[in-house]
Amino acid sequence: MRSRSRRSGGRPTIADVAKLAGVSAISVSRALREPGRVSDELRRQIEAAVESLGYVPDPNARALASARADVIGVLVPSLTNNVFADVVRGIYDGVGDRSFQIQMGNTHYSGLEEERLLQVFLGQRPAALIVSGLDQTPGARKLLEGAGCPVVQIMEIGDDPVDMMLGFSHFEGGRAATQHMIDRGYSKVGFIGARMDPRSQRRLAGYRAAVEAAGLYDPRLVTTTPLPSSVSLGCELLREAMARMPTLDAIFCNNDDLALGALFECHRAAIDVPRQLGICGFNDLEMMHVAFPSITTIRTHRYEIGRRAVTMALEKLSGNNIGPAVLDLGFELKIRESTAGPR
Amino acid sequence: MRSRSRRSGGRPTIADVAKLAGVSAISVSRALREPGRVSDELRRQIEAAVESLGYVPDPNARALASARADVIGVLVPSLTNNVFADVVRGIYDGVGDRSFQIQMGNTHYSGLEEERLLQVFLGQRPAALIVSGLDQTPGARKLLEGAGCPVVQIMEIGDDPVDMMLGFSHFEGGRAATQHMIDRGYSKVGFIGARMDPRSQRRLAGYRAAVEAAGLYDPRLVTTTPLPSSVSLGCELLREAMARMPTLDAIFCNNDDLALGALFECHRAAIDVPRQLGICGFNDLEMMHVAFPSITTIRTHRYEIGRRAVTMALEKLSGNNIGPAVLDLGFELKIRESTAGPR
DNA sequence: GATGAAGATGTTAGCGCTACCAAAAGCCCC
DNA sequence: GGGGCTTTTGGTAGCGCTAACATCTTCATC
Repeated sequence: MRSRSRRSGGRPTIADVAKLAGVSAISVSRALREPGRVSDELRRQIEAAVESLGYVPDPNARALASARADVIGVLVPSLTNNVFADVVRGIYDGVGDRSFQIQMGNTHYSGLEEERLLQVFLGQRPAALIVSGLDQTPGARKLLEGAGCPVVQIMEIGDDPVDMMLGFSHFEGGRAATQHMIDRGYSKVGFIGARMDPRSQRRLAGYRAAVEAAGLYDPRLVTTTPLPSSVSLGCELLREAMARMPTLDAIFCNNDDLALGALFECHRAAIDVPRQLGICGFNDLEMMHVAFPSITTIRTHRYEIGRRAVTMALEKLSGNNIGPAVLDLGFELKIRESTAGPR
Repeated sequence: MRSRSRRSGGRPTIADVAKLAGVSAISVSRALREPGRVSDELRRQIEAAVESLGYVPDPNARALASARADVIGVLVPSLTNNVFADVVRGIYDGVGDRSFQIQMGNTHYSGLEEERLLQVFLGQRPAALIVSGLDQTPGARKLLEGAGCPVVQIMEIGDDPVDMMLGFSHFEGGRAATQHMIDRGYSKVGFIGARMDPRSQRRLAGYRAAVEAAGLYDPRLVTTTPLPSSVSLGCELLREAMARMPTLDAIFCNNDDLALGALFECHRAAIDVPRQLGICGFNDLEMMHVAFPSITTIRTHRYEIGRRAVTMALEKLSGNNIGPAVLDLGFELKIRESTAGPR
């Protein structure tokens, strides 16, 4: 055998570092993982050796030996959706410069796909799992319960967390948005929604609760489609909603993409927003406050959800088990020009 | 020792499968990785055993033993940017159901951060690397050249690929957009740009080439900022550009976010688009064709770039080294209402 | 100064898998 | 029926690291 192993391509190993520093391999391992547990003297020697060899630990060998990978598995239903883009950014920032890797999986809004990905992820014994929503299949739920690592369900809150939950009430968000428009004097408040996933369904339920409480409910007010959401779909759905109910005077859009599409459609059809039609979105994407007119929406704390999901998981991992299992980050109704009230 | 190992948490290993199927471990390994190399008989037995035990191979052990992880490292400058969201989606789809994992890194437009992440990624001996742009630091370039795996530089093209390149010419894109507006009769064509990364610089260079060729260049036409791009920044930059050069009659926006902001600003300031001001964006985000007026832009094939980057890398990995090292996917000028011409 | 607790460092034995080589089995041809 | 070929299967020895335990040192306490 050559001085370097047959396969590693000449990269230095922990044994090389140990030899150079004149210590044992396990001391190098310890000095790198738990610097506080070795003497200053030893640590300095080892750091110098690491530096001079350009040693980088092999995460695979580490994971194999310790039966625990420094990987955080994340399952989101969509990578396209702006909403999840913010969550993902928060997750990356939450990790910061800790040496965890993010293992992202796209479930495409499918429970079965989620279950399959979970199986794959668990194969690596991740340090933590972050999953979206609370409507896992029974199989997925069982996998999560037996995962043996912190699990954070994000974006929603409910009574029955697998482990931890971090999000807000979509029902209340939908209700608050709708109630606001009713309070402003709109009386035919419609709903448009695309890709009616469970969270969208709950927003719709919140809408309906508000409209019914005001005695304004009419099934013709609701227009939905299973198609994925987009701005252009917002245009189409608004046309459809108006055709179905020409007296519509306000619309709660299931998300901001649809709201923006609705706004463009109004411009195109010369419908005065907010006099002829009030528009309210959901999520508060950055563009909403500069649109013309600016669009009322429910601000959700997506970045914060991502960031804190990681923090919570890592905290639990390190044993500081503080804080509640279910954390409601709430939402804010951002009132803007698009719901100033009917004529 | 118990029947199961001390640390694996009771999960079945390849040895368990081998015992159940009455074959050797190496045969199980082969049956799973290269089904064609074992007999049908053997494969069937092994598949049955895998199924009945619910065996999932340990990717870490596999990576350690084979000195090659089934990981594709991807470095993008931003996770927020819609542009990269599409690329990332393409990458995930390009992988499809092959058992590769995506290891994403966010360089935050920093060469040093890119170099650091590269170091970390190489620690895993990835199967392939996908990096953005062609302006790596010398250190990063050296790392890429010694990576020992396929490397794809995406989003841009140039003469000097590390290995493979896949993208389009930002210079030509900028020039085509600008030339189009000049051809339409606009004579004071400005430029607004945010976060002037190398690709933005090249679009600006393309803009400038077109404007200079037409004898229309004036330094007051160009407004840029190092701030990250956003829709609201588009509003501000347009205000600034108009203040600096009130006779401006068209604007090439470095990307679609800025273009949308510029459009909103025009609505707010009652500037007629396209009569008083022509607007052209870059990228063709989904909303551009439904905006009011619809916005002319340069369509770039971002999803396709992501998808094919993976395909190219995996093809090279499997030895079918076909196709050129540098592939230009081009762009399309999508002419819409916002550049119909001055009054 | 004996005692033992706490801290620092080392030795050993794998983690679960695959590269490498060897051996056995089947096949073709004369 | 034997030599050379390919195809199929298995044994062995690690990959680079860390858990568990062992050993050695230090130092407070009586």
